Order: sequence, then structure tokens, then C-alpha cells
Amino acid sequence: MSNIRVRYPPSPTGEPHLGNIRTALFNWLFARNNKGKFILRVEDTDRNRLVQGAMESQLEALKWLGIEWDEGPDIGGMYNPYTQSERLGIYKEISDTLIKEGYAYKCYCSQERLSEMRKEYSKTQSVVGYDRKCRDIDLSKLNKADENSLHVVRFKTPLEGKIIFDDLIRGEVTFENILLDDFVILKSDGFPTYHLANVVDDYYMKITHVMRAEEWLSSTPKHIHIYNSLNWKMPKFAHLPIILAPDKSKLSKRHGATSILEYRKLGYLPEAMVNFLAKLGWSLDAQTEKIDISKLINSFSLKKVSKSGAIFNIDKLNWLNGVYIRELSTDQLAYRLLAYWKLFPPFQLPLNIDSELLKRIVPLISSRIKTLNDAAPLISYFFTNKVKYEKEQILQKGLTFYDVRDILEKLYSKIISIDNFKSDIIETDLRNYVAESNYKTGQVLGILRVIFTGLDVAPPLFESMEILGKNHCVSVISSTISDLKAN
RNA sequence: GGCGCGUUCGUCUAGUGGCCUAGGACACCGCUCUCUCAAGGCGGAGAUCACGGGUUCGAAUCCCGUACGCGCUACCA
Repeated sequence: MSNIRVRYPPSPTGEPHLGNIRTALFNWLFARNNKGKFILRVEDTDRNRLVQGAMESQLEALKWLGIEWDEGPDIGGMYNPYTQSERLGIYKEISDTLIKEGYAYKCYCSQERLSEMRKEYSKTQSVVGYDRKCRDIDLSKLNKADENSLHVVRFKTPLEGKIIFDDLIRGEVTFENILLDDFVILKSDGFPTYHLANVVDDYYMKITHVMRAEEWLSSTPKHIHIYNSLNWKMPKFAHLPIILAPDKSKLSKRHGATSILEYRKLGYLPEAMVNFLAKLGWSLDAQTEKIDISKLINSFSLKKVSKSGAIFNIDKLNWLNGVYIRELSTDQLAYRLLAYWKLFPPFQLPLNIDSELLKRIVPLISSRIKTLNDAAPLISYFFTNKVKYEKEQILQKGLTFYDVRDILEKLYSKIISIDNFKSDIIETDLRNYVAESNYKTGQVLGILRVIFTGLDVAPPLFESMEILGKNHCVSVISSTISDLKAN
């Protein structure tokens, strides 16, 4: 057991975004690879954006993927509590210390003044930060009431010098202090901002590596200033590349599904999802595409994380998911489908599917589906007595309705005489018929495909017939003949 | 606008000075298999390594500049 400790701090402000979950995955893989700890922390300091049930979704997403945490809000740990809104006292205390030591100050400027100031600045200046009006207020000249009137606490950023730090992925990064704002660390409602809270918690929770999305790179010097002013040892930083939409902008709702839970609903396998996400911004070597979780854990390394953003390629996900589906055994796939349908019942199928019947069907579709969601429309014909299709669908190329009737009538007696209704026997008999007739294989089998399945593109015919059973096949043929006669 | 980060086939990537006339995968195209569709097998097309300068006997790989993209610039995270 090493003392490496990393964390994933979701905000309960919405659905678990693909990018965030990828960050969680990398942290988790890093922890497991190093025999360290993976900590879950709730960053609920923005009271305006809280969403009911959001945290449950976040936890569910991690559980679905098999990313389990060692310490967290629900299971506790050595550094309780793991929810920031329950740690307000700690932030207040640190904030007070910072003020007392001269590293921070109370700011009484109104929101209105701030936005007015920004508007003016943006016209004339390149730096659009706070103008530091309250930075040098002499608190001893204020009476107690005035001192405690509505205010925020701002960090007193040094006016000169620079911050240089070593990012584990990007190398040395430099920021000039003068370009940094006197940022807010404690809001007027008493809640900390991310900048304060994440530093304080990471310190107290003994986090050794902060791995987060690239968008945090620019605020890292702020965090470093807080560490320095408190004389705290800093964690190491690693800023991960961002997941992009096909148009290279940040992946958002208008590009389709962004919540990982939507992908569960779309029928993706968790292990395929993990594999895919891991390969988005990280690679093992020149040729490995499919990597299972244990291999992922054993081989994960920050050195192999790429620097540039990666576009989310749904085609590749579909392919990978297909690979994982094909590698499942019949029993496993049947079980997965049943579990999936229980969660998201498909309209094409009855509520209670017989698992033994399903196990006979699964081999016919496993190589034909990319997602679990693809299965239902492909096999609904096994669960209905009368299949629906357009009359023209049975008209195979080069045939008239008269031909179709002729074929079906001959097939009727052929099929009714098959005693052992097994696919290979059915196949032999039907092929014999085709060979004796003037029709083509595709024409004859095409007709049967449509009347049995209602589909132009369907699972294999002979195997389907065997499962449907002789009685069913015979009755469908005879009723089709009647229909043809009636018209 | 300022600051920061990035830039290898359409996409994900391999690549850390000579093995690169740049490898793999998805997607695409062709052939094969074949009862449809997949899956599988075989093959193809596709990147002058963003651009321009250096350094070097030699650069996708090192340095500088430019362009473009993205991020940050909130009492959001």
C-alpha cells in the first residue's frame, strides 16, 4: 500500500458528464495502479446551481462503470466529512487565518459596482480583474458593524513575481502574478469558492496528486498561492486533455448524449465504455485497442496521457461495444439483455421474456447488434403470432404475386412433411426444392424471411424457423396463401 | 483584448534525432464468405507529421517565430 491519494470531486449540479467521468476513471486507474486510495468528495458550494438527485446520478454512474471509491460521503473515511457544505467551519477558520496573516481581506464592493467596473475595464484595459479597491482598507478604522456588513473575502495576490510549477502532463508552466486577480475565496453567503475549498480539502485529506481537466490549468497559480501562504505542502498537478465534440468545441448537449447514464440507456456495456473512455486521451501502445479493466489498471500511466483534446468518436464506441458483445457467452448476453430490458423495457417485446427461449435466440443476433438496444427490433418476431409488413416486401426481385403464391403452395407441402424440424434439415429440404424449381435461392428464401420475420434484414432464416417451430411456420404460410388469394 | 495550453491520415492514436519512402484502430472503398444483414478473412485509398526559419551529417522528434484551435479571464465548478 502506497500513500498515494487522489480524488474525484463531482458537483451535484447536473448529470454525470462524459468528460468528468473520464477524469474520475483516470484518477481511479492511477490510484489502483499505484495501490493508492481513490476518494470521492462532494463539491456542493454553489447553492444556486444545486440540482435535486444529481449526486445520486453521479454515484450511480461510477457504480455502473465499476469505479469504486475508498472514502466518500456515503461510506465515510478517516477525513470526514466528505461533503463540502458540511465543512464550512474549516473554510471559515482558514479564511480568518489568511486575513489575520495579511494574505486576504474583506471586500465590501457590491455586485453592481463590480459589473460596472468590468464593463469600463473591458473597453480600455487588457487586464479585467478586480480593481483592488478594498485591498488596503484599514480594519481598525471600521466599527464592528461596518466590518461585518455583507462582504466576501478576497485573496491578496502578490503584485510582482511569478508562479512556476511542474505539470505532470504538460511540463513547466509559468504565470505572472500581476496578471492574477484578487480572487474571491469566501462568498458572502459564507460558502467557500472552489479555489479555497479544493485546496483546504486536498490538504486535509492528504491528496498527493490532483488530476483534473485542462480548464483548471489557468487557476492553478491561485491554488498554489493559497498553499504557499499557509505554508502547506502542495500536491502534484496533472491537467488532463478535454473531450471534444466533432466540431472541436467542448462536448455539450447540442451534440447529443453527454451524460454517461444516457449511454447506459442506449445499450452500451460498462466494460466497453470504460475501455473507450480510457483510450480517449491515453494509449497503451501502437496497436492495442481492446483492454480489459485489470490490464488497464496494471498499465495505466500518466506518461502516456496525451496533451491535446480528443474528439468523441461514436463510430469507434459502437465498434468497440460490438467487440465486447461478441465476446460474451450466450448465457452472459442473454442475462445482460434481460437486465437491460428490465431497466428500459422495449415496446417491441413482451414484459416477461422466457430466458431459455432467449438463449436459443441470442446466438442468431450476437454478431448483428452493436448495442443492447439493437436487439429488440431484431427479434420481436419470435414473440408475436402475426408479424407486420408491407405487401410489397414479399415481392422478391423478378417475381409476381402469382409466383409467390405458387412458391408458397409448394413450400407448404414441403415443410409440412419435415418431421425433424431442425435448421440443417430445413435447409437441406428447402434447397432441394429451390434446385428443382425455376426460382432462385434468394427469391424463395426472401419470401420466407419476410413472412416469418416481417423484416427485409433479419437474423438467419433456417435457425429462426427452427425456433419458431413447425406449427407456427406452417400456419403462417397457409394464412399468407389465403391472403394472397383474397387479393 | 490579455494570459495559458495545444497542433501526426476524416477521427482516436504510435512515435522522445537515424529502425519513418510515418505504424495500428474506427470510418470509407473493393474482393471473399453468403438466404438478407452482420460478423470473419484478404486487399485498397487516406498524413509532404499546421506553416516558416534555424540547430544537426541527419528532425515528426530539439530551438525560435507565425497561424489556427481550445481553455481561463464570475460571490460557477
